[in-house]
Amino acid sequence: MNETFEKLSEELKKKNIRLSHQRLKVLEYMSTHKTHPTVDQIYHDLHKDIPTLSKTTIYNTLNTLINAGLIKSVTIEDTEVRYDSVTDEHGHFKCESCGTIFDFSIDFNSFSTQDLGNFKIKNKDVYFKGICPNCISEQH
Amino acid sequence: MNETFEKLSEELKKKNIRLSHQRLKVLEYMSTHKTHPTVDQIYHDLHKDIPTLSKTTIYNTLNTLINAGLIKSVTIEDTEVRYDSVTDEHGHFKCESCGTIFDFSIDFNSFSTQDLGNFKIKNKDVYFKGICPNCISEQH
DNA sequence: GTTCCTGCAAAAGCTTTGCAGAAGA
DNA sequence: TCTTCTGCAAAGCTTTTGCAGGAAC
Repeated sequence: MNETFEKLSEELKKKNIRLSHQRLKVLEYMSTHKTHPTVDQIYHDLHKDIPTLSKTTIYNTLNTLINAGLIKSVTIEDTEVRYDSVTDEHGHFKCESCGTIFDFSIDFNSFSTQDLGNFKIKNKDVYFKGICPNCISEQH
Repeated sequence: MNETFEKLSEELKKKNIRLSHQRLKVLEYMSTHKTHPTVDQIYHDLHKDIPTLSKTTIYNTLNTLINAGLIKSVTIEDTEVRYDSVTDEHGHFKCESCGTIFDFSIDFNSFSTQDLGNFKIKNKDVYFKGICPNCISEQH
């Protein structure tokens, strides 16, 4: 239980989404694990606490939360979808060595996007890939 | 047949990849359709010319071209993979209304990314979503 | 008591794999 | 001739759907 979790629970109540045990656990997981987990990772971890939990419920819950605007899906690699709590604008960096995804702050207004003068931009995503400092130092 | 297509054919020869009829057609398609097509779109269009063409061959060919570094895969929406000829660095804008993907030039050096000082960055992708000028004017 | 949610099983959709015949070099 | 490619069929995965029982309100 933390501030973010309670904030998210409040949001669910506002939107008339029922606070089931499973949903609260997924929400708690998302608010305490800022690791951009995959469905598999969420399932693996929560299954220990709730043996009857099914992946279907996780898919349902994540889609519900996406529709409610509480989380976002993130696709950097083509083969895996990850999920992210909605926070401030940030970029994603995926380490090709250990697979970890790091957030970094980014000033979206610093882009030079003169080509898009007549476009209505609703969403900006920045994805970087490379090697993180931990893996760089391990290679020495 | 255009300059880009011939350049790409040359690249294949250099890498000892055989110039089969199907591969040349896929290459030609990629070099003349800068629309970031999906596998389905490529299949649909080329099937008219080559009725025996299979999706397996398109998958094989695209993977061969990716390994050769001649094209890239692009994932903006979670549910569809698209393919892009390798060109200069550019951002991708997807129109939520008509689905078209537009390229726009972007100065990757203009990012303020002070958080990533110790990261080795190999790859930068920028994905925007919104409404394109054509669809904006149709809404009036 | 009603409504909505869970979770099993099955379906659906996309991509990869195995392999025999065909085509390229 | 020898190697590699094509394309069918089947397998493999992830995600969605249908639905009966159960939980939330």
